[in-house]
Amino acid sequence: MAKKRASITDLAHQLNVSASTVSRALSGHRTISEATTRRVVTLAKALGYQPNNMAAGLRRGRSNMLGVVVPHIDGNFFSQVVKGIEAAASKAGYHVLICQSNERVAHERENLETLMNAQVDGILVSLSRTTRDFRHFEKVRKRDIPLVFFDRILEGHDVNAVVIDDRAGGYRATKHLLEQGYRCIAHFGGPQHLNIYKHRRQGYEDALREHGLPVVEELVTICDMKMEDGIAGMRRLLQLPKPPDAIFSASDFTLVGVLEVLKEHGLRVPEDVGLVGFSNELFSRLTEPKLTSIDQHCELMGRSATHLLLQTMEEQGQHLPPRHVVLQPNLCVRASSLRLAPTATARLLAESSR
Amino acid sequence: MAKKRASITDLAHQLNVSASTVSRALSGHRTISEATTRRVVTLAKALGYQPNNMAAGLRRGRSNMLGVVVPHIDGNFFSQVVKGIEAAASKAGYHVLICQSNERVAHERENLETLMNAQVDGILVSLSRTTRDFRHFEKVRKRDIPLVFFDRILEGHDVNAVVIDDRAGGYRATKHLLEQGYRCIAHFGGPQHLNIYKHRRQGYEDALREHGLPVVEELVTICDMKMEDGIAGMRRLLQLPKPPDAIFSASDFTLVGVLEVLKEHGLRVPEDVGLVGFSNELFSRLTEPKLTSIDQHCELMGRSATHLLLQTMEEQGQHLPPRHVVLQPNLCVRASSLRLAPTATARLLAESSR
DNA sequence: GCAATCTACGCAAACGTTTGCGTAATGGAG
DNA sequence: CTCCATTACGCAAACGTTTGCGTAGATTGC
Repeated sequence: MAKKRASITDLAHQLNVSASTVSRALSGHRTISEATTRRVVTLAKALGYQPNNMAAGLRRGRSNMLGVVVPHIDGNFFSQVVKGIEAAASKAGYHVLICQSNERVAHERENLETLMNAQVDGILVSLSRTTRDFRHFEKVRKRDIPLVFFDRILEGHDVNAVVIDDRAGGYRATKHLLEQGYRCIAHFGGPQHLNIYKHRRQGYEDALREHGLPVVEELVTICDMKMEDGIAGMRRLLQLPKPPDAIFSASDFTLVGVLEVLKEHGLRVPEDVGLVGFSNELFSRLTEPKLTSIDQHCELMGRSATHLLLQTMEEQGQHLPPRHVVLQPNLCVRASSLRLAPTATARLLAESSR
Repeated sequence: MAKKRASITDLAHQLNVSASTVSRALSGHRTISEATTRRVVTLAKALGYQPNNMAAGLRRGRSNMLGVVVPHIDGNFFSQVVKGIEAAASKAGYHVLICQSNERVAHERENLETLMNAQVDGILVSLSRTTRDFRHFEKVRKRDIPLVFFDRILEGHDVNAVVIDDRAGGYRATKHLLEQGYRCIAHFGGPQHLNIYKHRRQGYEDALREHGLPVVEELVTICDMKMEDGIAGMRRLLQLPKPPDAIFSASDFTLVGVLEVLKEHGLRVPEDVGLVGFSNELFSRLTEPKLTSIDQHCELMGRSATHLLLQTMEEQGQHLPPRHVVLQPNLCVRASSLRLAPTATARLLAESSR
């Protein structure tokens, strides 16, 4: 039955050395002679020795595991970020425990309990959409477990975080629409207590003001960024005395609903209405027409967040002030926002659609 | 800084009992008097005691962690399955370590190493598309680590597995097209060494034969199930002397490419060509028209696989013969395959699109 | 009143590593 | 030859929990 796994003491016995010597040899300690090290390493390989992580963890007081809490892993963004996290973590010798909050703060709280229970050495979090306060993070802080946020953070809290420059994203998206000749641009945004939605809106407003255009309240829809919200919101917009000729949405999902309503009403995209979304979801290349969107370098964000976390873990106890890492987003131009001359259109498409 | 976490011996000291008593009290042993148990539990709660998993794991020889290897977590299917796995595992007191193979057998091998290194108590695997043999699973078997496969398995190997009845899925999809009056039905399938693609194709052929229709070689395209494969494949099909009037694809992704080519050629869906896919991806509701697809009860599959794994773990050493759990898929009818009378169409849509 | 049975708890070993400290053996300096 | 530094390794404790076995004291049966 169950083959007994070779332990460090097994190796020690077979080589007539002590367990400590084997341990040190395996971790490349220089006080062990080259000859012994070689003997140890070759025998370890021969026996297929694998270190017992739990024993090591127990002794050293850490688990070599990182915890991740994300709203969900379906969709392009978070699964890509997770991929980046895993890559960076594994390179540093860490395993990753992933939890989904399903956009619910109650789940998020449970996830944190789970991770602390699993004795992770550090935690990465992207907040759920319904998280409005920090109470459940106090416990984490009290236990001095290093904590890094990414993408979604709460405004006005001093925390370590990796975010993208959402303001710049909103700005570029809106400016692109303006450059394409659209003048009455509506906005779909998410809960404004989350940094990402607030900043995307700010970018939108900044671009409008820069072009001498007013920010019209009725053109801004705050919602949950679902496809259904896009439907309802677009219906409302079409009933305005002067409906918008373009939409900048803080999520691609909303645009799918918007697109449906526009088709219902016989409005053409991009001729009658231009569309720009956010997140560059996979399906944004599948709609008709393809959606222009803001790309967020998801994998890079995962890697950056992990590096920041590892760094924070090293500086444990020094209690340095929290740091922010800010990444720049990319505008990914596709058909839904292009109504310039065909040649220019083709060129732009060729450049950025890949 | 770092608050010392209360240990079992801390509790023992404060209560003037032994560590063993505390341990037993916390795990609800009945040989401990009710009074002592109460005292222990209340103090534990007061001090915020959390058991040290690594110590317990070390002593008991297990980690309370399950490992999962999936091809990827983007896309609807696997992220849903993972959700089911996490739910079932957490209910049983296990944590879950997730690894992505990115459809590459080399990654898969590394993932297994990682998981064994992390000392998981059991492993759940869905094979990568490029996995053609079992060599890298031998190590897992030698270590007697319980192993359960789900969805994608290798044909002709006796393993524990949870799969769906892909033959039935392919059969129902094809039959549905036949019932809608389509008569020349093409098929897009994946690598035939994987059970899922082989069986889906078998179902397709069975349905054709049952209706007295021949299986035409040129109408079957074996590919990697990407959108691009759909494009290339559909182009080829349209050049046939008698192009198909319907497609059953073993993946929704391919259909997106197919749809694009059809539109290019001015062919209407479902009037000229009917489409049925597989997996019921999220985006299948976003295309124009919406895609009919086979739903696989992803979450249920995750839960079933976890239960089977836990069961296998309990029966360790008994070496019972491997078991298969087979789930029934659902046909999810949408516009892409409906060319019956409008009333019937509406009814069908209302029934299954939800 | 005494053996037998329970009840409720303690003792101590064990899980596999890591690590501070101690120490033989060697080498070189003086 | 003595002294000290260096090299290369061993000893033993510690991490926090679990668990087989042992045993006081209480209870029961006769």
